[in-house]
Amino acid sequence: MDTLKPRAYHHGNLKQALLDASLELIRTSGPGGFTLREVARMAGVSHNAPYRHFHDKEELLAELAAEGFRRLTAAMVTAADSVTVKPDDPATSAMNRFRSSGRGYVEFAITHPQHFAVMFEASPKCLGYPQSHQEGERAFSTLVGYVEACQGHGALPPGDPLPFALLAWSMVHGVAKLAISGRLPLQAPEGVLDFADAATAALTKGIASALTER
Amino acid sequence: MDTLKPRAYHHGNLKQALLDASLELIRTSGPGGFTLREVARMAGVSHNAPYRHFHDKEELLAELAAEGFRRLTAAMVTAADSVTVKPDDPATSAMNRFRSSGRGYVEFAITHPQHFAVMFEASPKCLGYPQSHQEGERAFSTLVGYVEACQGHGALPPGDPLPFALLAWSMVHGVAKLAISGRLPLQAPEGVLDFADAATAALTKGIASALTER
DNA sequence: TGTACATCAGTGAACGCGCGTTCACTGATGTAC
DNA sequence: TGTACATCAGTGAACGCGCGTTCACTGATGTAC
Repeated sequence: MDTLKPRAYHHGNLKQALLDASLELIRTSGPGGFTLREVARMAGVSHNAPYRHFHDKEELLAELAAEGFRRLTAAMVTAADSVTVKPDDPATSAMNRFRSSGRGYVEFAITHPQHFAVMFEASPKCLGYPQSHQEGERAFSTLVGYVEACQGHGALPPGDPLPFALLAWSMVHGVAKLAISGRLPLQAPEGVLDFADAATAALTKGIASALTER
Repeated sequence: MDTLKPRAYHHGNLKQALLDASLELIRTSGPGGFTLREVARMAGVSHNAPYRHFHDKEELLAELAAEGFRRLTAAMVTAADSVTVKPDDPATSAMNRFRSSGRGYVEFAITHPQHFAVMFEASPKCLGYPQSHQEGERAFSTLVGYVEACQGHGALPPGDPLPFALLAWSMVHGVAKLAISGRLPLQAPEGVLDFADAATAALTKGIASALTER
């Protein structure tokens, strides 16, 4: 049995094991409770084995954040792709995909609050690490893409998609943050996801209203 | 000259001085960098003088959070009251007050990010302290009040005001959080406040749309 | 196929540090008489 | 007005602790010949 073998001297996949253990630690102790030594302990290695894989504590957190943004993007895309497209109504389809990506954002946040915390609460130094910054940009571009699709089909007003994307991001980010901190009197996850749907629906109606107003 | 007198043995107002110093410390070092000893140092007292005024570190943070919610409520009320009321259009007036309170929320957050951080990021234990929890509830009730005023004048659909208030809170909270973390490509504070106005305008249009839809 | 050796990935001791909290204390203040 | 004394609000030493990081090291691995 593999599991009874004394752990090989060379771990084989220590880097990912450390990242996984970090997430687990942050889940139980919060981002402030994260320490390199405890992570090493959880992974069953000596307290400075991590230095073989990360230059220092900050770099581990930055890689964790980058991984988080990658998964966030995937969650948004998956949610958007789950929408049943109506070939005869591309405008509604595009809008539903846009809204659903917001639901995916919130779903990722409330099912992986520890990852979300690293991405948005960890020390601002993380912004300086290219890998995490870049993955963050990629996540945002994905959102902008859904906005542009809506605009292309006349579901949202034409022009710069950036303000619309920022509004949508703020909306779902607020829902996610409040839900994670337990301040929404809703049952997670169903209640929160329904609420997220209501939020994106209300906001998109609001920003689309310029289309019908005059 | 008072300032040259050797500091009196009895400080006189050490409690508030410690709270002020804590804010300053959190502003420069983040909530994670907050330590009781450093706060005492900044206030010019020995490292355990704070124990005369707070049972422990958590209690100081909880009092800080309570003070923050008190100021947040005041900021929302002030912003709402700054709206010029049109006596012949109570519905629009109520709606403008509602929206303006959201602007006040964001303004407080971006001008006092350190306070905002304590209120929403500090260890969840703070939720257990009655004073901070209660002040948080009071802030939310204020928001609910503005929603009810809108409903009373037919500016928002009738019914339970809670969902509307939660949507509005999520919206401005998201704007505030993203702005504070420097992720909105906008110039603070003017750009952010304009954006906050756009956000509340879009959201309220969206939730009011049920009024005209059928 | 066997072996010498470079390289890799871990270990364990030690460093200096600052933390939260407790303890016994002391100087300042205010009040009863 | 003066004084004894309780109380309040600080001080300074000490505790045990865990942290991040560095150092010299050693066991495991893989490759050239």
